[in-house]
Amino acid sequence: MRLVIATCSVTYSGRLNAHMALAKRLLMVKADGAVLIHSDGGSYKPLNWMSPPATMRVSAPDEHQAEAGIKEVWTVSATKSDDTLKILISEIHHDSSHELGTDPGLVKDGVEADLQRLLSEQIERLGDGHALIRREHPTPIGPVDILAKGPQGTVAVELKRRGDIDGVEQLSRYLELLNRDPLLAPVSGVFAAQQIKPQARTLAEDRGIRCVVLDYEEMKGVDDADSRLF
Amino acid sequence: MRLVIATCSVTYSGRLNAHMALAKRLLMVKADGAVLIHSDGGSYKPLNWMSPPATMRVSAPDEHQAEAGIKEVWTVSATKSDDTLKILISEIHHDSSHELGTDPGLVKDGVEADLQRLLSEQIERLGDGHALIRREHPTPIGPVDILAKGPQGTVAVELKRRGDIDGVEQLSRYLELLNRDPLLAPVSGVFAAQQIKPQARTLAEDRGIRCVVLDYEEMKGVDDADSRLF
DNA sequence: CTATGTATGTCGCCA
DNA sequence: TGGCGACGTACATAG
Repeated sequence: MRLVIATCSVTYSGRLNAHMALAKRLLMVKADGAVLIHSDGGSYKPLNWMSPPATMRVSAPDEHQAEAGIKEVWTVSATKSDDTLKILISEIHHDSSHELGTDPGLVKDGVEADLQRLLSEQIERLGDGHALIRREHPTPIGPVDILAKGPQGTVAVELKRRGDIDGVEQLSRYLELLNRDPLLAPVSGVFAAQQIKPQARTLAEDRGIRCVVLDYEEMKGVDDADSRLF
Repeated sequence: MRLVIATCSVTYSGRLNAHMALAKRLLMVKADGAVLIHSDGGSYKPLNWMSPPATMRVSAPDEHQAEAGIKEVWTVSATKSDDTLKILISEIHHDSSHELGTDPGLVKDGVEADLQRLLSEQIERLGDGHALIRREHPTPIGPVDILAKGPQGTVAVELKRRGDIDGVEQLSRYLELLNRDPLLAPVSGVFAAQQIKPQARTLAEDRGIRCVVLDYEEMKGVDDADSRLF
């Protein structure tokens, strides 16, 4: 990995065009050819970048560029597309390279899996008289998060951390399919999420899908209380 | 901005828990307290990070940590939440700080907003005899990008840079809703994008939605020519 | 400030 | 390889 602090201007041309005026920034060049341009603020997203795999060519400025005080021109090209990043460097303040090796990576402790487990254990949150049939019920177009038996018949549950329209569409597709199965039909839908957006709620209710907002902390609390019994 | 190349292990605790084993990595500390942990591969996303505003506290290792060869412990805490990033440093290979100042920022060109403006001004690209009714026509499930009057009645346009299946789904929902309005009905659909994926085209045409591929550069050229008249 | 839609999204899974 | 869903999504903008 090469780290360069430079005064530079940058132009990106690819899926869109973007330009950055002359300023002092960090240029990070990774082993796989990726280039990241970071300023001293903002979140993890760089101001501009080139995704790997990519190759970088360093060239001298042309006459016009040299007059403008440009010392070096970096042209970064994506291998698989014609995306190009052009970095015009006026001054290099720092330049160092480092051998990092491959990273063992990140181990995550899941969230959605937890929510699904908790709702399975607390299936009565869907309403009185509900019983779990199974989690991850397979269908030809993907697994239904939770299938339950309710007072009025089978219930298919789509579970999200944040419920938006896409989730309602997903559940609608499952419902259409499940209702073709005479052993299951009629199957009604429940859209369960920690937060449901108004538009998603409107669409869901328009299609006869019930919305259930889940309180994760509360469910977690019940779970902890249950655990303490053993 | 401070740049540190260090052999370290990292633990994140917040909306989820995540852990990274001991390895050599780049630690970037920004002026606003943001911390980014990058390896020598991948795209612009760091392996782990803390979003600003945040504060970092450097402390000595406890006895147990010192035995494990840890020299320094960085505890990064988000200001607005209780998210925490804990970095255990075994060895520092490089450490430098740089004053960057505020960045003038990025100017983008060619996003959906630009396309929408250009298509509104060049509405005849939908076909002869089209007239703009309005942009961002509001509906209960969201705004329709462009509403126009065509030779056969009202036309609802969904605009994308890259036309994908979900865009067709979105337009379908709008059409269903708009066609319930007797003042507008019948409303036909046009799916307009710089690039339309084959599956999206198939789905759209199956639903009687017309597909229009837009040449942004060409539209931009016409726009520039128009501008020069004034 | 909240709500909502876009993104050069990126990333991982699975057929 | 391509489609699909999740993401500590981030981010800008409109209400």
